[in-house]
Amino acid sequence: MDKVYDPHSIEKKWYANWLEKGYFTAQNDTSKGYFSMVIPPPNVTGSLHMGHALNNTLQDIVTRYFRMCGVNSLWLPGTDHAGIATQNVVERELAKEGTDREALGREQFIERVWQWKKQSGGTIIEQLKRLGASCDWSRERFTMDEGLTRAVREVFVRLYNEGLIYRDNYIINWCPRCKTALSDLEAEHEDTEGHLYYIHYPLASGGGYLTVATTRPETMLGDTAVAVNPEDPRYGKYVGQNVVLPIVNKEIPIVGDSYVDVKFGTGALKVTPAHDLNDFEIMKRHDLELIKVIDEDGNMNENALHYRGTDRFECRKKIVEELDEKGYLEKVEPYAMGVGKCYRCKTVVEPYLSLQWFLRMRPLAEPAMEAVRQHRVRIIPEMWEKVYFEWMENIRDWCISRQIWWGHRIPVWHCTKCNEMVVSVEDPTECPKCGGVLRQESDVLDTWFSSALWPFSTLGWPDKTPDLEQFYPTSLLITGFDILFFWVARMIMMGLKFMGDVPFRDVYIHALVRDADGKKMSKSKGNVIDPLIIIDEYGTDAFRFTLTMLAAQGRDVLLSEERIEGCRNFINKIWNASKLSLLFLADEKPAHSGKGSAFLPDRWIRSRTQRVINEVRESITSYRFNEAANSLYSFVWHEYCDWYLELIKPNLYGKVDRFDNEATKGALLGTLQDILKLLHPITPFVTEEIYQRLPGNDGSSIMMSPFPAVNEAEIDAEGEKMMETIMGIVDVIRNIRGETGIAPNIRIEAMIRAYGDEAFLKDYGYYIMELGKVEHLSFIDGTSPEHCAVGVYKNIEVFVPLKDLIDVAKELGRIQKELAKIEEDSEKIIKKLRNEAFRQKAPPEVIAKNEAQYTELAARREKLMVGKGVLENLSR
RNA sequence: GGGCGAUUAGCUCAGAUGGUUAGAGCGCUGGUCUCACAUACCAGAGGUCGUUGGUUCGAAUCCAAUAUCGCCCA
Repeated sequence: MDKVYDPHSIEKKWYANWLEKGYFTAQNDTSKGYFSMVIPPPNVTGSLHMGHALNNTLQDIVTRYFRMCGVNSLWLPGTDHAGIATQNVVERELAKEGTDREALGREQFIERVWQWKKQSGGTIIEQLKRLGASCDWSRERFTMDEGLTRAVREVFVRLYNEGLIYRDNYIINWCPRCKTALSDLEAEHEDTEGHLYYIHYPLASGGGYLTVATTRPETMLGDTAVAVNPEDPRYGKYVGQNVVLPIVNKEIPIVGDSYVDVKFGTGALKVTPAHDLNDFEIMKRHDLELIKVIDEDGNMNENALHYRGTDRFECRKKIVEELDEKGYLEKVEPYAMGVGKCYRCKTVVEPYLSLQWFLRMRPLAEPAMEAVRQHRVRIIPEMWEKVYFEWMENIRDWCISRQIWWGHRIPVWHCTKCNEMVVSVEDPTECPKCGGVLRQESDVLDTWFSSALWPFSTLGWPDKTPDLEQFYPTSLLITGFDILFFWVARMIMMGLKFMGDVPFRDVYIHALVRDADGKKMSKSKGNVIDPLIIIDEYGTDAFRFTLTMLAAQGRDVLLSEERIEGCRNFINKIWNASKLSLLFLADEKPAHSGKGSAFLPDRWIRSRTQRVINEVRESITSYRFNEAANSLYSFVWHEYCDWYLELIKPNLYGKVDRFDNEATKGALLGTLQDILKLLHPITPFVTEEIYQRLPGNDGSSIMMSPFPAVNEAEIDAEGEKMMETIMGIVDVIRNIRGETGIAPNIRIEAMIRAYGDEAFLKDYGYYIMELGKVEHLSFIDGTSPEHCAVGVYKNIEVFVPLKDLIDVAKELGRIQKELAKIEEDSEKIIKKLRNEAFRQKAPPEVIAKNEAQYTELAARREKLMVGKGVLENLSR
């Protein structure tokens, strides 16, 4: 084995092997129970970023865990067609070729996108494989698959027939660059420094004016009223009169509407029904006129007089100038406002009146909230439940139509002759009413519409497939909080609606990956760390381990190369510890299983292993991934390597032959095997490589081996306690050595006064000598030896003769420091014990514990004081 | 404007249902190339757990207020 673990060839080799053996494929076997999970489908246009890496690492850990537990496990992968994003990518390609989609035409353009998908759409899938993802690739799906398309149509038609989908003229968020409607969620609000413009609208009756305040003066060209609150003493009297709209020179009415906030601006609101949602509502209440002044490109239209063709923001500037020149502008104030931007291209969205398709959400949201309330869907961490309810309670109808080409075309046809509308799963051939030619709706559906069906459409719905039968509801969904509303909530609604059951039992929400300074990674900030570069540099296992270790619930993952380096070192530690273990095992399977070995370190490590098995199982099943990683890290490094391997060296190198080496080898192999298996879900590659080298392995894979289960018979509290005593004594010796500056290569002398524990300590004296670098070890009782440094573990004293090795002053300093610490600690405890109320009300076991602690501290203090006294006499 | 979360060692964070003498990694200091590993080993320094009140025999942990930061929704 190499001196340093080299991940690259190993990763490639094992992933190919696993694929070839079909280990990732779930069985259609209902006898073993099941675990199932669908991947949050990445965009086909995407490439792997840190968010994906974290998300899929966690999913892979859970999948590998359940698979090893013998559960029939399905992790279903796939990609999302990502309407707007994908269309943008292909359009950019066309632009390079000097053409555009209009020139190609719809059919050809779609063809072109498919072509692109075929060539470049697999990138992210390949990257997931490099991450080690054990997805069932035989079941990979794409949201534009034939099957999924059928599911989309089926859902649309059923919702339409139930009256939940409707078509209406309404103010929606319009992206003038993408030239499509967006849902409320897709318009991201961003605080922007804007201005509040105060404009005079002269009263038609002459003599005075009303001042309106607006952030968007360019829309005044489309004003059809001014609204005031009828309760407002300043303006109530004007209701029913008219004002003259500046520039346009048209009379518009003053209406009274309680929506108007008396305290905002001047209390008089200009009403532009075609370009503001609230104004639109006011229009409906007062039966006002409606005038559009901005077109779909974000330019002023033919109703905008001399501003026709001007960009909306350019127009804002110019119109303010004109108002100013003509004396209508009262003042301009700086004003912070939330501006909606397109989540795809960051263009400022325009509230825009247009004919769109909507899905009524209230009836779907109610059962979806109930499901979470009853914990038929558990959201973890629980905090996210609140966020979920908050949104669901205020849910609004969902605008589902998009004016783009790439996506699921709405299954609605209009007769060109009689205007009949046909809504159908299958393409109709002619108008059922008049036999006329039909033309399909040109809009496509919001990409999230098909994503909402993902947990059942991928399993074959609307057909009753064996997969659907067996794997729905899925067991778990792991995703980021950023798509809780976009995706998770909608899946719950659709799952309940069409499957009559929740889409998943648990949702684990993880946080965002940020850079080392806690900043969101973004291309524009230039702080993006590319996961593939990290994998190249440090290996997949190191990377996965880092993410897992940092993935504490409800907390962002702050990733730094330093951190990854630390985990790379850990992987290397595993590698080297295994190398040594394998060296000891010498290619032979031990004749003894190691169970019940008489050698104390064996008893100890087996017992400790059981506890770690328990911790790891608990942590993974409760989604506390960082805890699993942490207990493994410290167990492997600080118990298995630092102590156990060191302790068995004398035996297996042949320096001691009092113990049954076969039993020790058995314990060694058993523990190594357990460690590898426990680690495998997190670090699949290095563990497989080593597992394959274990003596007796006939080529079976670790990923199909049974996950360790706690063996109660190996839990050995007494053995652990005895080992702790040995380790405690070694620590004391090392502390004396380290603090008083004894060189590591110098062997010292030590005496132990053990008060009844001599028997087993004598048995293991050799090991204390090895680890403490002790030349002569003796056990004493009676009076304390002179000329000694002294240390105490519990009630056991350790004496190290000073000779000329140790500076008395240094040793005194060391004791003094320890005494101070004891003093501080016992003070706290004695305060408790002296408290009458504590003695009366605290549980007896707590009191007993405190008393025991105090006794121990007092004994240590006493012993150190004696040692100190002896030294002080000496130095006098 | 409404809601949610965070505040623990120089840095990044652990600390389920209150009982610890508050932990880890990195960094730092001192010492070691010791036959698995210098991507290592040994030892050490470093925290009145944001602030102020309260509940309790007992609070980093529960409650209230406050400050700072972050996120979501309008």
